[in-house]
Amino acid sequence: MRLTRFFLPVLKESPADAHIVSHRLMLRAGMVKQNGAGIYTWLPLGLRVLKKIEQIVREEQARAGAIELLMPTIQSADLWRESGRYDAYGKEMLRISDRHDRDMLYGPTNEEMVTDVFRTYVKSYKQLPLNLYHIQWKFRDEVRPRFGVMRGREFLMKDGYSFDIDADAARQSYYRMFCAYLNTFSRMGIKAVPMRADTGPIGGDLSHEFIILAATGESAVYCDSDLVDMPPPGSDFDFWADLEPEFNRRTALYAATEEMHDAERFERDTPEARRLSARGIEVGHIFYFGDKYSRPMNASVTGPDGREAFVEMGSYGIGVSRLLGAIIEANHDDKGVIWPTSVAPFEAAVVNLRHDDADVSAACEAAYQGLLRAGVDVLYDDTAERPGAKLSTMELIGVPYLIVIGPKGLKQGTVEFKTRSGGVTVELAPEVAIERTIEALRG
RNA sequence: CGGGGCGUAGCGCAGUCUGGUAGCGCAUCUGGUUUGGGACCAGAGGGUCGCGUGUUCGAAUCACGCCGCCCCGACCA
Repeated sequence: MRLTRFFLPVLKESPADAHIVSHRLMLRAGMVKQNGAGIYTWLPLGLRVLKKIEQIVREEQARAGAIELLMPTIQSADLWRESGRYDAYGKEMLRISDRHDRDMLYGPTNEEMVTDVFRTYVKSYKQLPLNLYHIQWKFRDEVRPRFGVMRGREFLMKDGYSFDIDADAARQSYYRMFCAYLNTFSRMGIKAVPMRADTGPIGGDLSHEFIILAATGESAVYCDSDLVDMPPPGSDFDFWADLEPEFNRRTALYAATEEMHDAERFERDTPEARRLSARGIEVGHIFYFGDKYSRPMNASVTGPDGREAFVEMGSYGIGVSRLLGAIIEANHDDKGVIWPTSVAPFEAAVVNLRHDDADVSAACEAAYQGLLRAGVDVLYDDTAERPGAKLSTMELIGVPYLIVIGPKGLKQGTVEFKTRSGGVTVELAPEVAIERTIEALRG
């Protein structure tokens, strides 16, 4: 992408309303524009990150056997009356009516709707286990939206729903998602710690929140520090083995959110040196809730014994749009964002320090084309800005790898290779810098 | 939903107390000089002062009402 052909409205000054670092950087980097309390337009740069996060979620869901569909944002109140939640869900739910005065709502979640899909088509245990998910916009009319996209009213969420013949199978489905989530967040370059959580209005008796530790986190969390650096299951993990031992191993150490915190147990189970109390951002939440929806909504299948049974369900959420903010909270410095390469809006950039110098421009063009040919998602800054402004912008938007080309270096036959995460700034021959970039990305 | 604050050019702000017809920095546009860390000079454009009602000869400024946004607390992916 040539910067002269892109839309990147960066701000030199911080909008006054942005108080936390991720919100400020997202506005300054031209990723989002606020349209109202908790409602945002996703500008091209922010949308790129959003799409990359979505893609990682899709790949990891697929690996764990979940199937993508897409349900609507607007739902009929009828389904919610069936489950009893139309009245139970408070003012958080945006209720609207259509021209015929029918009660509708903008979905805050999709248990009812997916249960309706399920009961329409699935009649036999042979079609189980089944896990259906979608990545769709939700609306929750929060009393007080804040923290930019981390606590918006409109937000993009991956929500998945598992269906199983009995409780044992349902727990295996829960464990599969538990492991899939660890892999998912790990690929995004963040350390998410699963913590025992309150089940809230969704209900159920088994629930974990996936928490990123960050100073600006919304809630207090307590865990064994050994959990933070526990490696994820990994890409060759067998999701179809019995996952109970794996789950038990990963939940043996203490980890709880504020609501579930038991100070006595924490002190008893965790050596003092490993007792970590911190702030956390919730980026995922999984629940097992049995037949809470299948029973009132009459979603049942015939089992091997010929008897009908209500299907056992669980639900699994990932705050996709919230992750943008959370990742930035965990990856930034005073100059801007430091994207993990897996979610960076651009993996690398070529910076032309003298756009009106033929030799410099030719070298930039060669580097740009070279990276494109290698399949690198590369931004080429071919604008007439001054060097300082260009470099500051690249740091602000957090491009992981830069090839900086100017007349001085070029006369010596070198260009500059810089990494955003710090450390590396070296003078290299142009071809070497290109190779080095590709190697860093594709390793 | 309780408490507090703010709304003036795209962004950041001054002007409001003490009423006299709107200003600064950045950004934008034109011309020129510049160009390895957010350039300089000269010129230019851009404002229903959140909305409404009222007071007044006169309202960004005073009064009342409304709307919007932010912050702190109680609640949530």
